[in-house]
Amino acid sequence: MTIFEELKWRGLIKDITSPELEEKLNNGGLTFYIGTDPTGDSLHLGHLSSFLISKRLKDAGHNPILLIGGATGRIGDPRPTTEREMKSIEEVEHNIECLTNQVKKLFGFEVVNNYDWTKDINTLDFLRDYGKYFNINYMLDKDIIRRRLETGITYTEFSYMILQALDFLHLYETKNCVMQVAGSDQWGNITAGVDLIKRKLGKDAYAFTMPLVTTKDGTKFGKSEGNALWLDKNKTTSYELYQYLINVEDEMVIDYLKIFTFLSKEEIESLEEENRLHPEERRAHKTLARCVITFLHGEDEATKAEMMSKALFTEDIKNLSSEDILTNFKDMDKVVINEEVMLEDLLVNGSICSSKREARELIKGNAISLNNTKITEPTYLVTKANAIDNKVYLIKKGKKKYYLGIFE
RNA sequence: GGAGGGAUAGCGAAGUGGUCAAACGCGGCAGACUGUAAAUCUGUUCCUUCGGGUUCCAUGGUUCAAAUCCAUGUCCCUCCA
Repeated sequence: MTIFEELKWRGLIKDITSPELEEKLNNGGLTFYIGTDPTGDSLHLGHLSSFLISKRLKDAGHNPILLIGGATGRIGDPRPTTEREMKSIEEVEHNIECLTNQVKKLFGFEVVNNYDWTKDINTLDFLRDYGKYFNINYMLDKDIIRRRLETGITYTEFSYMILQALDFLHLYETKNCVMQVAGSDQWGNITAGVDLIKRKLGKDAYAFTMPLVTTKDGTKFGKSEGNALWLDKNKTTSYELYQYLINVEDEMVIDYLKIFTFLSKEEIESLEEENRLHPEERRAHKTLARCVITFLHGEDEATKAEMMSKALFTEDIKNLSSEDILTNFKDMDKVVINEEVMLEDLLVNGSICSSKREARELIKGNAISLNNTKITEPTYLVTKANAIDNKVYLIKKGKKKYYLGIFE
């Protein structure tokens, strides 16, 4: 299988700028870039797929550059719905530093910051050297801009695509970077860059996008309870990541294996077969979770997450000692208990529930258990004597969420 | 610059003086069923010391009573110039 065929098979190619790209990709030796704006202090699962593509391309003999948008992050890439809130300069700078370290560590790519070549362009130069290449009609025709015309868009965000085009041009000129890879939502910005290079230099540049990774109902993949799953294990523990991945819909798990792992076609097809015959075994899910966590945080973390999950969901917690719990589950959300409290208060104090009303509702609705025993009385007294080794409570909310209550 | 329309819970959207803590749909959470999956069904979705308290863009006002009426402001949309 050629690299192009492989990417295609994995479902990683949505649009390409020109058909010649296939041959160029298969020949190797291209310098290409992938960009991200410093909107957070860590990448999240939503970023991972396009970074893994870059890794795949690197392994196929291409040369990746990661661009961090120190400049574009100060402006804000237009979203389809509303204007972004501008980030403070301090926050942008902090995020750049974090992301740079993270990417170097995880992927080993060369990292550049577009602030470096953008900061000294003054307004007049910008308008003369770049603005003149952008017809307003062309810009208005971009899908993302068109979608914003109803709700409004500021000049600042409207200009974003020019900055991104300028990046591509700059990297083309200084690093012979001839290709850009990104998620499909970047198509407009990317083609703006390709067109700028064509008009200004008369040269051809290339790009392809990958489809947005979604869940079965079409929402963005990689969010749990509305929060992103971060690639920084201090922000999202391996256990949380494991739980997210092991709970992925059956219908999607094979797609995700293709996108998020380096397993071969044969290996994935065999998992697909297994998943079809014995879905309850969830071999595919377990493999997905193990591969992703191993790639991000190493094998030890993956094993730890597996063990925690196994202990909580398939074994009897009562057999565990407080030491077992404290060492194995140390990544779990903790609630410190100072003195005997009523269960409803404990849930509120520990931010397990947002209000007492909610706490009562859950307790009465059979949703709360302490050390695997359902408690249905909101005023149940949580005592030291009933804790495991007089120390620890394993608090379970719903079917999947666990918290550690620790007596101090 | 002119003329109209609009802003309601996470989102969409009803409500146009009291019966409104605010219909309905989506989303969220929980229960049942299961395989920690999906689908389905059920309950729930501002806070509470369960007396009540605080909500319908903001600030003032009218009224016994305001999401609902009036004034001003802010933001958005449509049309005209």
